[in-house]
Formats: sequence, C-alpha cells, structure tokens
Amino acid sequence: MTTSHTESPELHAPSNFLHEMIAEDVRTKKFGDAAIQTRFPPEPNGYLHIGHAKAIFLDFGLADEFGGKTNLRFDDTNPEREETEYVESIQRDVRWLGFEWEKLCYASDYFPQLYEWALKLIKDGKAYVDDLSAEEIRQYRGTLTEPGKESPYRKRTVEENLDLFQRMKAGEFADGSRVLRAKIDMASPNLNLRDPAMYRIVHATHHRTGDAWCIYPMYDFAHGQSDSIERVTHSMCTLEFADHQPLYRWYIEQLGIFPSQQIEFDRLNLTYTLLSKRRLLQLVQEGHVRGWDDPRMPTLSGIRRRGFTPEAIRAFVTSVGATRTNGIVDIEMLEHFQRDDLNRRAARAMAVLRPLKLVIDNYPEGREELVEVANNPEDAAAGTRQVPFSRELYIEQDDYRETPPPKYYRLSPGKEVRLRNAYFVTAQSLVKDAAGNVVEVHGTYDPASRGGNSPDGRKVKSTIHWVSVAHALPAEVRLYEKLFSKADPGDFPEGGSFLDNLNRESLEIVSDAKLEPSLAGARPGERFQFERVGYFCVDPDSSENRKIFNRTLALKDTWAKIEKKAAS
RNA sequence: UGGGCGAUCGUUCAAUGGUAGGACAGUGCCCUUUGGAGGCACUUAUCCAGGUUCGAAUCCUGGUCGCCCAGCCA
Repeated sequence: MTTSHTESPELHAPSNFLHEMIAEDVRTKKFGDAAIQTRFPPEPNGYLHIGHAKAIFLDFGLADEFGGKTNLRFDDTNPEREETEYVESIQRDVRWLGFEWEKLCYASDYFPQLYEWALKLIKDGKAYVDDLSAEEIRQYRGTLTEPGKESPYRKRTVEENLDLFQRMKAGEFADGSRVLRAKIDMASPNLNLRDPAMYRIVHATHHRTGDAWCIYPMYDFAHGQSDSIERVTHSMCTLEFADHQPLYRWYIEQLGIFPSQQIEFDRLNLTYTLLSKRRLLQLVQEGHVRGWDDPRMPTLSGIRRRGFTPEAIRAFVTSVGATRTNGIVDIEMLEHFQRDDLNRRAARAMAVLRPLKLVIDNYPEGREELVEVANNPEDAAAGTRQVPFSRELYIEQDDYRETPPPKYYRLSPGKEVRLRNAYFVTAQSLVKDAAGNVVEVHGTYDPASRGGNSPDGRKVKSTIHWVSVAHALPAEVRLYEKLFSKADPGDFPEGGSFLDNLNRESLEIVSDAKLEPSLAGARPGERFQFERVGYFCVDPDSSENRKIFNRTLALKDTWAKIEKKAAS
C-alpha cells in the first residue's frame, strides 16, 4: 500500500503476530498468487462498539497493508435477533472509521449453496437428521470430562435423512422437533466435534430472506463456508472461537472447498466499560441510557456523538495491538489518545460553565473592544479570531476564592491574574447575596497589559478564561462521567446485577453555560477545546437558537489533584 | 480433575538465542498567556523449579496460575 502518512508512525499497522503470520503466508505463497482477502463479519443484532473497532482495524488494516481487500459480511443466520436497523448502523460505523469494503455480503445470500452442501454431506453419510429434543441432545453430549453417546437416530439411511431434511426445509416440522447434525465423533475431547448441529428449524421472518426459509444454518455451518465462497485467505476472529477451528476446517475439508484460514486474536476489554451486546441492549431497552448512541455508551455511535474521532480510535487500537493473551486495557489509555488527537486539531474557544460575574470598575462603561485570539496554539495555520471584551465578564466560579487555599493561583481578594488574551485584572471587592454567597466580583484592570503582558515585565501566576456578559451565548452543556463506577462492571455480589454498578452521576446537565459568540455558528459534530475546561462537541439535539454541547473529555486537571491530595 | 489457549513493569505492547525497551498511569522538577500542551528525571517486570547453551523472556521438561468450551446463539 502506498502510504500518505509516513510522518505519523502510530498510524502504521502494528507489527503483531497476525502481521507476521500473513507475511509468512505471502512469502511461502500459501494461497498461491491470490491476493490477501479478509472480511469483517458482524451479526446484525446490535450496534458496533469499541471492541469491534479493533477487529475492523485489524481486518481492513491488515488486508490494506498486503494489498488485499476486505468484505463486510453480515453473519445473519439467526432471524430471531437480527434487524435491518443494525445492518444500517453497522455500515455507517465502518464507514465512519474510514473504511470502504470491497463487497457487501450476507451469509443469507449463501443459504441456497449452504443447503446444497448440507445435502452433499448427507449423501456422503456425514450428516443425519436427529429427532432428539434439545434437552436430550444436551444429555447425550456428555460432559467436559466424559464422552457423549451416539443418538439412536445416528444410523438413519441416506435416503431417510435426505427425505427428512427436505421436509424440514419444506416446513413440515415444528421448531425444535428435528435438527440436522454432522456425523463426527461423540467421544471427541472437543465438544464442538460431538456431532454439532448444522441446521435448526426456525419459523421466523428473516430481515432479508423473509419467509423463504424455515431452516437456518448454525454459525459453524455458515462461517467457514462463507469465508471460502468469498475466497477469504485470513479469517480473523476472537479467541473464544479457537475451539471451533477444527470444525471450521472439517467442513471445508469434507466439502473440498477453498481453504480459508481462521486465526484468533484477543478480544478488547476496557476498564469501567461493558462490551457485551446483550448487556448494552439491556441498558438501552430498560432506559438506563438514552439509546444506542447515548454519549456514555461504548458503541461507535455513542462515542462518535460524544466527540471521539476515528483517528484517535485507530491510534488507540494500534497501540493496544493484537495478541493471544486476554487482558483489560485501562480506559485512560483510550482517553489519552483522544486528548492527544483533539489537542492537535480542535479549535479553541472560551466557555464558562458555571458563571460568576466579574465587573471591571475602571473599564469605561459602554465600551467594548475586540481582542485577537489564536484558534489553536498548537497549530498556527488554524489562524486567529476576534473575541469581544467589555466591562462585565463571566468567569468560572471555580476561578475565584474568597479565602484561597494554599497553592491556589487564581483570583482572590487583592490577587492579580491574567484574563486570557486580554488584560491583567486584580480582584478588589465582592457582592454577596443574603445567604452569603459571592454573586459578583469587582476588580480593576491594567490598561497597559492589553494582549496579556505588562510592559513592566510583571508576572502573574495564573490565566483564567472569560466571556463578555453582553455578548455571551447561553447554551446547554452535558457533562459525562464513566457509565460504571466499578473498574469491572461485571463484578457484583451474589443476587446482584451489573446495573448495581451503574454510576448514578454519569450525566450532569449544565443548562446555563456562557459561550463566546463565535460558537454561534458551530454545527452538530464540530469539536472544540473549551480552554482550561475540556473537549466538547456540538450535539445533534442542538437547535438554531440553542446550542447543546457534549463534553468528550475533561482536560487533565492538575489543580484538582493538588486539592485532592491536600484534602487527604 | 477432558480439551484448547495463554503467562514480561500497576496496565498495555515490544524484544524472533546476544544490553529487557516504548506507551498509559504514578511521582518529582523545569517550562508555559490553558494548573492544558511540552521537556527532564524517577519508580516498577520476564509465574515457579529444573534442563539445553558460551549465553534463555525466548528452546525443552515438570509444576503453578488465568481465560475459553457441555446453545437447536454468534
């Protein structure tokens, strides 16, 4: 692949064991002169999450690297859980990550072929129709330490099996009454080889094939063959499928079809995060979050709405790599890569979340001026903008303390600080309400310090941000914290539930934030750094006259750390 | 106690028989018109026991520990 980003080493595909393995296969021409072919094979039964992002970057990234192609294939063999809504969201998410598939495929497109192959196995005496109930089959399967025993129906003749299987397809039998099984080895130490089910009867409407079928292939009887049909050379999946590989190969060998190769890697786990479709679905259905795209969700649609970027996700999954060891990655690692990306790219703006009025007594009433501000100090090319300054400003409540604790550098009585990009200001007096709360601070500014520096070389310990009262844009800001309060949300006492680990304070809505006026034109999805506060992005809930911002991530807060330490 | 897979700083990834290194987190200092960013420094690891070898994280043997598998889910 020709690369246009040699200057960003972290964007290079990682040198991991998958890479080595494929490189070796290319060297030895394991697949002849065929190009590398991979696939990303989600079941359309839920939204994609950050764990899938790892698989996507691996599937598409590795193929790219070796000049190969990647198909997006929906593993839609279970009509009862799959929906078109998911098919659509998955395509949206893959594209958002920056990938375009070679072919869009569906396992359901292969139903006719799969059926033919089942017939072949029956004719070869390698498959049989079993009348045992699900419960009986489970009992006959044996246990981890004891071999199973053969079903009494295992010796049916080819003719009888053919007849029964065709009638299964024709809809003559009820759900669960019969199943087509592969005839392998009921004593195999690998449970997957103890005559696994190939087809089950399900009278359900499939999201694509409708009611054309009432028998559906199992994952094991569909996946390898689908890979083979698409001439997938390297079929990457997660570790829990390692036990299925012998069966994957068995079907391919019995059928004599293209020998796709399955390779397993470790699933991504993150602290304070749940990556189980079943539980994510539960969070949505029970209303613990606002939907699949709630910014607290680990779904790609959720973190996208939260303000995360594909670039950061790529850097993250690259750093995390692929191995065969199961672990849990610290969520702070993901956050680091996101801050790193946004720090370089996000335009800066000034916004006050919890406003406190600051009146500059010696600034002429009615006067206003524009100060020039860099859009991104990390990137001169981002240019500058003009921000209005006037006698009355909003500052952050946290930036003023009547009695400052040790090491507090911000505004307090008699103290001088810098108003970002504007003037030095000194707090002089304050106004309190009946309850004794500070409602207004009065101060004086040094006109000679315009732009933020005093000609006499005087230093201040701190710089605070501000928004002109007369020009302020009111807005709603949604502050997010971790959805779970426990590093392992799945760790709960007997009789409990992962829901007990939900963080009740994961969402805080600030309804009266004050923004600098330039933000009036911000479009949904646009990302900013509110200086000294954090990274934010415009939520699609925003209307023309009321902006809503989501906090992607707070800035690192050294002061909070100092305060915390002092408190302990 | 059947089978499969694995074990390197607190976490994560690397080292492919030859100086155990990077990133995240943490700590301290420097710098800073964001207590952001940046810079410097520090702390901390080869699961255990044997063996092969001039030399082992790496190869071998035996343990130990962890994960996965008994769906007509994927």
